Amino acid sequence: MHAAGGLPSRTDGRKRRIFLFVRDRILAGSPPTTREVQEHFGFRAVQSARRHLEALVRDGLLDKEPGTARGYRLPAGSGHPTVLIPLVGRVQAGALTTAVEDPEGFVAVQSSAGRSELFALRVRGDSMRDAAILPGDVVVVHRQDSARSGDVVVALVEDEATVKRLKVRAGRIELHPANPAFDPITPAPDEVRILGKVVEVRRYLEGPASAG
Amino acid sequence: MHAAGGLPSRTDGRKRRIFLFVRDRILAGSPPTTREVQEHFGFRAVQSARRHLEALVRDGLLDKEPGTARGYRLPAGSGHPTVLIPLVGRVQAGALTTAVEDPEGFVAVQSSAGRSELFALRVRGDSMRDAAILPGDVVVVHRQDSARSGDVVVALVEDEATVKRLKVRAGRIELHPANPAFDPITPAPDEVRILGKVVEVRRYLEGPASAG
DNA sequence: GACAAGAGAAGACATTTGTCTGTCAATCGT
DNA sequence: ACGATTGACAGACAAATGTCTTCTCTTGTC
Repeated sequence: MHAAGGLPSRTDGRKRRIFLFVRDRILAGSPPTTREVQEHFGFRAVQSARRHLEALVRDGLLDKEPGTARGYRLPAGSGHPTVLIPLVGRVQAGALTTAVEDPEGFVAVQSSAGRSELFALRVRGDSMRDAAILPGDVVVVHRQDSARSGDVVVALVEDEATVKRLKVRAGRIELHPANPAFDPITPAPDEVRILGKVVEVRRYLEGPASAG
Repeated sequence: MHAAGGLPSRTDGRKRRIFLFVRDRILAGSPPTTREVQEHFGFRAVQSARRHLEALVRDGLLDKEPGTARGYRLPAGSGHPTVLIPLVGRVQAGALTTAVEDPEGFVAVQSSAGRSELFALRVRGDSMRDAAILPGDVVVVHRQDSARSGDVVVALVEDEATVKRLKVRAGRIELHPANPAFDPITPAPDEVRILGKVVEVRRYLEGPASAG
């Protein structure tokens, strides 16, 4: 089964290599044309490349928009839905939507959530140090205006976004740091807004690779 | 439409909206054609859309490959080159190359390094806890057989891969954990092999998002 | 050997898409 | 008023690209 793992394991190497080539080109920004596949693999006829591509579509490893140039896609369900989401350096009240128009850069994440539901934020301060979230880390956030107790969330308090662990106690929101040097925050209900839930933490030890 | 009163000029924000449209389409998987831009914004001539797109390229907001279909790109620096690298669950002596052929899954990373230079490894044990690397985390590794003192590396010791901080002292390799419960390892030179340097750390707080 | 299936090749055609030239209307500064 | 500039429109051309038909060759099966 060529399912989640995504790779044709039983087939000969060429089909697999073609798939990897197309996949990389899609991720690199633009799917290849039939002739680009042809030339890359040294086929002397377009149709030879086409045959392989059609076979990959038949196997469900690729999707295709017929008739359109560079119409090959990675299938939505099978494999690795990879999306690029905006990395914002700072989030302020109401400014989230506009901030996204001028992101620091883009971060590639694999998620079943849609692209519009996700954004990435660079962490400031070490209030979450003991949760292994350090300053400069990038958190991937799923937009939602509520979360469960225990979730790590991004919340907007006094016009500034902050990453904390959420605790809901007696209907009140508490934002707990993971660092004894900081105290929990218990803002008034109308002074706090949950922007989303942290679903991933990343640290770039070298080469920003995404910091504009 | 000489606008009555204080209406913004009809072109106000249009260029920006066109840019956002193109950017979203690129992020969604395929850059738009000139005619797709034309239709989306209701231009009645292709050239009208084209003018705007050329202006965006002139402004440096977009890059373009002339002559190729769907040739618009996000300029370098937007963190674009995205590659999928194999995620291996366990690395053993000599088995690295073969393990990569049948990985647990793939991880999308943005890096200037080629796909063949990178692999991802799931961390076992909490010997690097104080460096904010926890069990279950995924580290992205750049293959190299040497590293500098202070780098976090993946090393092969006694047929098992381990993540540690490298110290080179008196020509000897020392592997330092970041957890007082563990002791540094100072293997004989022929009993250790550096597999690569950790360039990125990831933690998935929810959802697999990495197995597929 | 006959046959089918599969990969490759050659060439052609159709559509999509990028690009160009010329014209017009509105705006702006002088 | 005048020219320069910009945005838009119309129509066409050319290159890129998807698609099709037909042929050869090999391999495996009966």
